[in-house]
Amino acid sequence: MNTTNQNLATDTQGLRPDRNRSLERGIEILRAFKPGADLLGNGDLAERTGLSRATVSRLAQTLVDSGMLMHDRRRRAYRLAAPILSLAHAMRSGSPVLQFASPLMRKEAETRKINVGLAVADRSEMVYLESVRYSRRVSWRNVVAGQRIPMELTSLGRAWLAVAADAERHALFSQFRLRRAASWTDLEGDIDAALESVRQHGYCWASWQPQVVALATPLVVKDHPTYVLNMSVTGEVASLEVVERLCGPLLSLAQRITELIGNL
Amino acid sequence: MNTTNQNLATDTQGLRPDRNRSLERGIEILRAFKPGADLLGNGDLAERTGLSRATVSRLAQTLVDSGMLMHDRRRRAYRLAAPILSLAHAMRSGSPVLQFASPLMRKEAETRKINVGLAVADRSEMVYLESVRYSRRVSWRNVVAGQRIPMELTSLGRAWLAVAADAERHALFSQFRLRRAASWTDLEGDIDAALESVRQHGYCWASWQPQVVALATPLVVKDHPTYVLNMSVTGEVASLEVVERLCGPLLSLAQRITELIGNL
DNA sequence: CTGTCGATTTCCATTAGATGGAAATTGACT
DNA sequence: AGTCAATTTCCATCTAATGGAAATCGACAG
Repeated sequence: MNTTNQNLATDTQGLRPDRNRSLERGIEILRAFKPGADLLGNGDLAERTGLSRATVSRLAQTLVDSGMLMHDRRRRAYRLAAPILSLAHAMRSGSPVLQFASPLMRKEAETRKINVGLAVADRSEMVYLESVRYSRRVSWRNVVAGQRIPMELTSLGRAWLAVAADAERHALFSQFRLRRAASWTDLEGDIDAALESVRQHGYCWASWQPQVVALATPLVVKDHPTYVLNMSVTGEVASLEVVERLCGPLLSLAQRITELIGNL
Repeated sequence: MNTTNQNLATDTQGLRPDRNRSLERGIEILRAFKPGADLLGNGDLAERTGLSRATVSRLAQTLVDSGMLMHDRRRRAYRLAAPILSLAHAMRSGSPVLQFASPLMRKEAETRKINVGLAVADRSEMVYLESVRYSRRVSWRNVVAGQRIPMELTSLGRAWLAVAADAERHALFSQFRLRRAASWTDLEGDIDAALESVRQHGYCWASWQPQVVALATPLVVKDHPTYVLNMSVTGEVASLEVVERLCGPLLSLAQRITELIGNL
């Protein structure tokens, strides 16, 4: 009859066809929880997600009913609940990449007495899918799978940036520029050098945490997300020496895993 | 002015105040993924969740945009994505119970050369928060945290049922009766015996998996969910002997953890 | 035991946007 | 190229999500 609002979303901005706003917001609430922010009240959540307090109250309620959050009544705040672990368990046990990469990584870690990690990008951070730590100690207290590390400071992140789509890389750079305003000039130089290194030699290295030297290389396979493989050592050693020693093995393991991903 | 529909939800059934339906449904989609069902298309999801295909398509889309799912275009299906692992990581590193119970469990497992586990209930299954396997082998391939096991068949589940609210226990029994129609008569006897054992002695035992004997005891603390602690051994050993040997240590460790939970 | 204060939850009118059936599209297989 | 199953998009309908304001709750002080 009338000029039906053909696409309500379009006029706001070039917004994607239909996504579900409530679900999106609910997920953002879950994402607000991270190490160091494990106990969040409605107020905190509203602040962190930018949602109204009323909305947060209802969505959080729903997440509790669905089992994803638990409410700590004494502290008037929420925590992530156990079923989250089930999802992670399902994710890991169903990931073919993890299934075959894990043993290869473990073997390499043991042979060379190094740490070997595999990660993917999520927003402006990298997420470890697996990280095999070589260590005499019962270091598996740090269950690193799922750990998030900054993209702009690490070899892992920079290796990913090097092969990211231009648009995405530029968008991320804008974020970094804001976050690291103070040190941006130096940082940008470091990042550019790393990207160049990836393009020329296939890998880059960085020493983000003190005493740790890490190399990383991106794994690009058509129709798959870009994975990043890294190797690192902890200790006194000289960076260049480590890089010399590990770049060969890194690229070679990367090659093998890339092929395996290729055959799905 | 008019008789405003004071509570639209109420007339459908005694439905909870406001929960968000879209979010609820989105979470159900995530929950449809489990070991053995790791690659699900819109069709599978629609079937498993009871949602219309159009709705599933949109919600799944949203979950992809939010990073919780990835789309495998070649197989026209979804998988759980890496950020799920981040949530799990945040959950574990933020759980005070896990933080102090883990070392105690580990110590006990090593001292007595047994497996020690801690779980909570989720719907009609138990979810391991942690399970310390005593084993010479690198058995940590089976990352058991997050693993789900049936409630009605296991010592863990029965220990939980023994202290559950009557209404909840009855509701679950109805489900079991349907699922296990064939073997229900025998099963109900076993369960009742286990519940009685928990009430009398504080623990119960079962041998759900062949060659494994497990004991479990519930940890009830006011204002906290009920946790369940278990100990188990694998091998040839006679059940009763194992039970004799482990019931003391089990109850004593349970006691210690209960106190720690009590002081939050 | 009662009063104050900050935070959370509920209420309510508004209307955005979620929904399901049907049509269109996609892509795999013959 | 042609068929078929599955997925995505379209569209009118109208459910149910939203934010502001008021009510409620809980902790702490007097």
